[in-house]
Formats: sequence, structure tokens, C-alpha cells
Amino acid sequence: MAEYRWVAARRENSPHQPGREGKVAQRRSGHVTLLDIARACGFSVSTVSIVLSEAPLSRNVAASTRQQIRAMAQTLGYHPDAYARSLRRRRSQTIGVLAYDLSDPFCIPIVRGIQAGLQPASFLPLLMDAQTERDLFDSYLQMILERRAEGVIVIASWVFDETNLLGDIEKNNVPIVIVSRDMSSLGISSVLVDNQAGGAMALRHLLQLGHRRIAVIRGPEELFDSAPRWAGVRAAAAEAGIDFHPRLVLQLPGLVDPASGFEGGIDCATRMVASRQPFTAVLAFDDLTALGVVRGLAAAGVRVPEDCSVLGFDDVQPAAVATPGITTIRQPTREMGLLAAKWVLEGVAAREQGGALAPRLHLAPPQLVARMSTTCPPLQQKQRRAGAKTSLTRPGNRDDISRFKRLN
Amino acid sequence: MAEYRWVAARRENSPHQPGREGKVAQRRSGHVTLLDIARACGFSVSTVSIVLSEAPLSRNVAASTRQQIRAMAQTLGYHPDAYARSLRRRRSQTIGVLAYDLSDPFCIPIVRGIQAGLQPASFLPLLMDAQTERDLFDSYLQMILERRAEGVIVIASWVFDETNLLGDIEKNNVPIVIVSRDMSSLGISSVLVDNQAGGAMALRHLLQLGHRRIAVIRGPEELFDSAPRWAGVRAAAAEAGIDFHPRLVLQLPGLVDPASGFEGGIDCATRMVASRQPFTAVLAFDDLTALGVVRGLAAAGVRVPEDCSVLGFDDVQPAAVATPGITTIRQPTREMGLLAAKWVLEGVAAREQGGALAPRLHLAPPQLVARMSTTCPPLQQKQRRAGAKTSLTRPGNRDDISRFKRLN
DNA sequence: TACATAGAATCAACCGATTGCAGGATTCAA
DNA sequence: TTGAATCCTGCAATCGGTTGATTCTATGTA
Repeated sequence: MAEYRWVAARRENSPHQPGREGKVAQRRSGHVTLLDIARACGFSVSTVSIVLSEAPLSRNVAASTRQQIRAMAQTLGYHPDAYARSLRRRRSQTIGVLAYDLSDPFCIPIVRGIQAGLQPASFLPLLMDAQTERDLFDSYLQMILERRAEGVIVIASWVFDETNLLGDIEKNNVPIVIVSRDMSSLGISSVLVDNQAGGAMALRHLLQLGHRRIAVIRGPEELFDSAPRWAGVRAAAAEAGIDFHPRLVLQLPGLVDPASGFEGGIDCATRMVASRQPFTAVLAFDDLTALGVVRGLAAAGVRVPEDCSVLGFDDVQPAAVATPGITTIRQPTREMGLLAAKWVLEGVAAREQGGALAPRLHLAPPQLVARMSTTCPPLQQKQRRAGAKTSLTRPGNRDDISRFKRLN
Repeated sequence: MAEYRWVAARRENSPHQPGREGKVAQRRSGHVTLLDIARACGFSVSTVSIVLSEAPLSRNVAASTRQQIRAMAQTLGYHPDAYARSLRRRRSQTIGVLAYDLSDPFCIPIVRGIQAGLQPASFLPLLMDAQTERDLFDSYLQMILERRAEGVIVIASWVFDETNLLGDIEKNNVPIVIVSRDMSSLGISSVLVDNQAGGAMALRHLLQLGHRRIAVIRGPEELFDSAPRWAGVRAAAAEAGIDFHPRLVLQLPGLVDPASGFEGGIDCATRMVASRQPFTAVLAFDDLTALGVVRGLAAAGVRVPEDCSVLGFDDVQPAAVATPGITTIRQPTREMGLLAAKWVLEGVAAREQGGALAPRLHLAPPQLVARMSTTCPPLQQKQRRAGAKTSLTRPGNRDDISRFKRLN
């Protein structure tokens, strides 16, 4: 209490008063500083600094002094000023994390992974959301540089047109890692899922269930993931000696936002049904597309999975909580975030040593998550039911559903 | 080029070399500073500063000089150091945004609203995700204070135990607004949806459709929203003169994370069906619970909406893309974010004037989003179908679904 | 008694940008 | 030629915290 008043008094008396005529003498910053503590307990700023930042020198400070200073800091509610500290130390302990579209549910686990990876090094993520707006992306990137982030991670979910990432980042010599996009050929370390393996994995799953007439919805042209995923699908098809009916291979149109994959899915499903080409399964580009397909098929009276199986990609939350749950190819998002954090920290360390790391590339292994939206094709279901031996449900990752009497 | 080399040279010759014996002279910070520019084009640091920050004084600087300085800044890739600038100006132009759980899809539109509200004032959100961990929450709050955010917005989605929010924040005199939680009685400005109105709105919708035997899933005890939402439901019930069968009023258990509402929904649906009490609609606490109910009912062979309607709350993405789409009570999240931003900026401005604002409370009006998961109760459906006049689909917000021939 | 050593705390020079004030150059009027 | 007005530009203090060098004691040793 008493101290508080005292500190306030000091401020009134401080020399440099801007003293805009009539105005009340303005509290300098409204924050407690080292000087406040120093004056309040009669030691020098240096000593207080040394104690509170637990510098090695604090071994030389008398225990009683330390005690006293800490107590005073506590009562005054002192928080060191990160700006002043970083300025002096020339370290911000900050990694800029720039998401191209944070509303993509796919981003959050990546961010969590990054957070987890940064924590042990006591680095702080500076998280920004460009909202799919290019201008915003660029200006946030500027800000990240102005805030002297020691490294940058870009999460390039969904569309992401190359911006002048390289420009100032390179000029300022800041290590950078990009997630969900391969820019390793441009000299930027990249972490992303192995789209090709994922595509192949998806098709193989459907083949194993016995599907042969499979419809495919490819991703939009301008989206980076589209090509390799499709390549993986074709490779697996070639391997199994099957091919796709051209009218059952559709492509999502150029997209405005991730949610529009849903609309695209509805539309594709509608067109597939209208094509009158028979199919027993749809391999969708991603989960939202798959959910759109389910909606479109339902509208046409096609039940999932009884009449048609549907498979997605990504494993975002909506896929898990829809009914039926959507079978999907999971991206190890958390691990990808962890790795991105690890790499960027290594980059920081390397720069500290005066060196720089060669750009790296990691293709994370995808993983099949089997849910209820895929099952055997209709014909085989009948056969099996006739045989009455094997059940529709597979062991493993599948939702465990028991049957209840129907009321009403 | 030449300049670059020159700058590097200056750095080698700088006095203060820490000079750890064998080590190569370390580049100071790796960043271009005003001094670099000043030396490179032969003006003083002050002039360069005045020009680049477009201070009023820059009117007095020769146009040619301005030109020259800007060009040099460009070629060297200069970014003003936000730390140094904020330190000197005593303004960080930053608002801390602390989400208790960013993975809650409900958060993102709020964050977007905040961003939009901060932009015009050229304030920057400092976004952090506490991942529902109390310790993280507290330590991020510390960091926000250390970074001298001029204001704080807390997004208290899902569980959120009161932490010592008031403590240091108050001590440091930083304006704060909390979203999605009413703490106005504790002296903190609060923006949240009108839960009571929302609850009433939900029940009225079901009543209008003709439902009378309605099951309700209340939110978990410790969640702030639970009580008012339930109060709204009861009020609307009293108004209409109906009441609920006690075995059809369930409550979600205490929760670990938002997604567990889904599990809770499955469980509740199972228990409701098992109770053998007839019901034609389920009013779920939130969207994820509603999706769990759909799953649970499906497992029991109950179709939504033909046999039973289901209604959620929040309007998060999974509710929109599931099939059937979940009818829900939308929270005007973006507007809430905008308002929170507005208030916090007003708080900042008030503090600037030496004053402080009285805490305020805003209950945002919820909005019904009718989708396919709710319809008339089964009996009336039959009657209508017999009458063959009215269709099942209502005009308005409903998904527009056309029918296609079924194949396979 | 003189000198070296260690302990405790302080001094002062930074970090990079901003800005009030002073100084220098140029022009114009007296 | 001198004084004043007008432009430009530089000096230096400052924000708050850090840290190498330094000062001042108190203690131990020759």
C-alpha cells in the first residue's frame, strides 16, 4: 500500500514531464518497472534485474536481498517488459505462426503440435490468421518480421498462392518452415502429408472391401494436394488392374473457401447419379467433399453405406461426428506441427551459430481411419448376409454400435 | 550489393564485440536498422526515422532526401523493430486474445470478428490458445501482460474455471472483455449470447412443429451456459403449458473437452430409447451433443427426422455439413467478436484519457437456423401425407434438396 | 602491516526507434 | 553586410531491461 503511493509520487516528480499545459501529469506507462522496485526497496536497478531474471550473477546476491526484491516485485505486480527485454537481449523467443486459413479445422491440431514443440524451448508462437486473404497474409508476414520473430511457420491449408515469401524473409535471414505444401524445390523446408501414399491407401481400402466401380472426385486444379493424391489413386488402380469410367471421375471447381468443398461434393454426387453410370463407392478429395457427397446421395435416395460407400481425406472433426462416421485418410497433423516446430528451432539454433540449414522435406505417413461410411458393395452384402457368417462390422477402428428397439 | 557489404563491414568493426575468444565475430542481430540505412545513404538516424515513420516533421525534409531514404530502406529490406518502437512510444498497438480452447469451432468466427473490429484501429490481435489447460491459460495471460498488450479479450468457450483474471490484470490497469461468459457482476465487461432466449427459441420451434413429447439434454452442471439455457426452455414450456417427463430430461456429465459432448449425446440417446418413454424430438444442449444424439438414435434404428427431430445449439460447422443438417440456434459469433473488439478499444481509449469504463454486459440475440433434422412429429407427417397438400419441406433456411433416381 | 581474494552491489553502456531542441545552411529583407 | 525567417538535419535523451566492468567491503594469508 504505502509503497504504491510512494511509487506514484515518484512519478509525479519525475523530470521529463511532457507537461501538456492543462493536463494532469500522465502516468508514464501505467506499468511497474524495475526502477519502481529498486526505489521501493532501496537497491539498484541492476541488482533487481539480476535477481528477477535469475541471471547467473544472482548467486552473488545476498539471499536476504533476493528475498526482499522478490517480495516487492510480487506486491507491486511486476511483469518484465517483453519489449525492453527482447530489445536488449536481441532475442524475442518468438516464432511467427501464420495460418492461411485458421477456420480450416485441419489447422488447429497443427497449431497445437507447433505449440507443443515450441514449449520445451520456451518459445512462444505468435499466431496469426490470414483468412485466405492474400493482402492480409502479406501484411501479417511483415508484422511477424517487425516483431522480430526468430523463425516463421506457415500453414498453407487449402488454396495458397505463392506470395513473395522468399523476399523479405530471406533478406532478414529468418528460418522458415511451411506446412501442408511442398516448397522444398524453392528452398523452403516443407512438412506435409504423403498425398500420393494417402490416395493409394484410400483406393486400396475400397478395393479390399470389394468395390470395383468406384467414382472419384479430384481436388481443384489450383490446389497443390490434388495432383499427387490423384496420382496415388491411379497408381493403386493400375496395380490392381482396374480403371475408372471417365464419367465417374469428376473434379471440384476452383474454390473460394474450404467449406465450398461441401457444395462441390453435393454437386458431384448429383452429377454422378444423373450420369446413370453404376458405382458402389465414392472416393472424395477430402472430408468436406465426402460430407457433401453423402448429402447429395441422400437427396437422391442413395443410402450410405448400404447402397454406396464414401471415403474422405484429412480426418477433420465433422467427419468423425457425422452419422455415418466418414471413413477417411488421416493426416498426422499434430506430428506435422511438432516436426515443423522442431525444424524451425533447429534453424534458429543454426543461425545462432552463424550457419544455415539446407531446406528439408518430410512427407508424413497418412493413416486409414475406418468408420461406418464404407462397407462392402451391396451385392456382396447380400451374399454375406445369406451366408450369415461374417458381420458387416469390422473389428478395429470402427464405431462400436449396438442395436436398440425402435420406439414411436 | 555494395551497401550490403558495407553494412556488414561496419558491424565487424563495431566496438562492443563480446568476442568469445575463438568465435567468429557475431552478426549483431541480423536485422537492418535505421543506423544501417543512415550510414548507407549518408543521413542521420533522426532524419531516416522521421522519413520512414512519416512523422509530421517529414514535411520539412527535402523530397529528394525522402526518396533516397525510402529507396535504401527498400533495397536493404528494412522493417522497423516493433520492440524498439513500442518501447519508445509506450504503445504496443496490441490486444491480447486468449481463447480457452481454440479447437472449439465456435471460437474461430469470434476471433475473426475480433480481427475485423481491431483492424480499422490498426491494432493487432495477439492470439493464444490455452488448450483448456488452466496453467497454460494463466501463463499465457502473464505473457500477454509482459508483451504490454493494451487490452485483453478472453474467449471462454466451454468450461472455464475462474482464474485469477482480476489479479494482475487489474493491477496493471488493462481493459478486459470476456466473450461467452457473464462476469459482469465481477466487474468485467461481458459479451455472450442470450442463452435464455435461445433455449426458449429452441423449444418454441419444436412446439410449432407440433411436438409435445420432447426430450431435453441439459448442459453439464459446471458449464455456465447450462442453467440459463435450461431456464429458457422451461419458461417456454410453462408458457405453452407443457411439461417434460422426468426420465426424458437428462444432463451431460462433467466434461473434459468440447468433443465429449458428442459422446454424451450418444449416451443420452441410448438411455432415452432404453427408458421406453415415447418422444418425438430431442432438444440437445449444443450441436455436438445433437450430433451424438443422431448417432445414438441411428444405432437404435431411429431415423432423424422421420422418427424423431433433433435440435442443437451454436451452429458450428459439423452441424451444417452433417446429413441431415442439424437445426440449431445460431450464436452471432462474428458480431460478438466485433463488439468485444469495440469495447476493448473503447477501454483503451478511456484509459488513455486517464479514466476507466464501467463494466458492461451484452446478451446477443440468437437466431434459429432451420435445417433438415427437425420436422413435424411422425403422426402429423402421416396426416399431412394423406392430405397430400403440404410438403415436408418448409420454405426459408432449409436445405434445398431435390430428388434423384436411385441407382445400384 | 600489506596484499590478494572473494562477495555484494552498482555503474554505465548498450539494444533500436522516437522526438524536443539546437544548430547549420540558405534566402530574403533592411 | 547583417539580422531574421525558413528549411533541413543532427544531437542526445529517452523507453525498460541486461550485462561486462567496476567499486567497495570484509575476510584470509604472508
